[in-house]
Amino acid sequence: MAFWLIKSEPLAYSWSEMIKDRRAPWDGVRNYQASNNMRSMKCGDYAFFYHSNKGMEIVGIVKVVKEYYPDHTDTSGRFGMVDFQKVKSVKNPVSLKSIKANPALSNIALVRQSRLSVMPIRDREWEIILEMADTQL
DNA sequence: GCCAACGTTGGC
DNA sequence: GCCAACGTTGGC
Repeated sequence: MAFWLIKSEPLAYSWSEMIKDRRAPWDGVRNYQASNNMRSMKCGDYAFFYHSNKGMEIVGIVKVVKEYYPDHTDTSGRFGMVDFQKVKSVKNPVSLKSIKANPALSNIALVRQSRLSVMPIRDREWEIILEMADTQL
């Protein structure tokens, strides 16, 4: 099983909307690296749900429930998407600030590649962040 | 609101 | 195939 992190601007699609919808297709990604990361996702993989711009913190956990398929909102046919299902809110949201302050997380893509919206998370990083979030899967 | 980082586009 | 111009993301 693999772990990921997905970003969403709360003004565009917030965690509270994700909770309400329970399940959401992750359309609208128009970046090859992000799209390729989604292509690698398997059903059952987990992802942190991160609020970019406003909030700048990990607020929840989702899991992949449908693997990569074409993004119908992309008329060029180049990009795909997966479907996520809400798993749970984290007990303590983990801020970008606290992630940056943790030396064990200094290689995380969230820090190194700030514009990437879908990224892999290493097993160890996943565990550390879960601990910071005071949350268990 | 600014700007750094980075991706894309299009002229040559 | 290079690179200037331009657009977008997202932290600050």
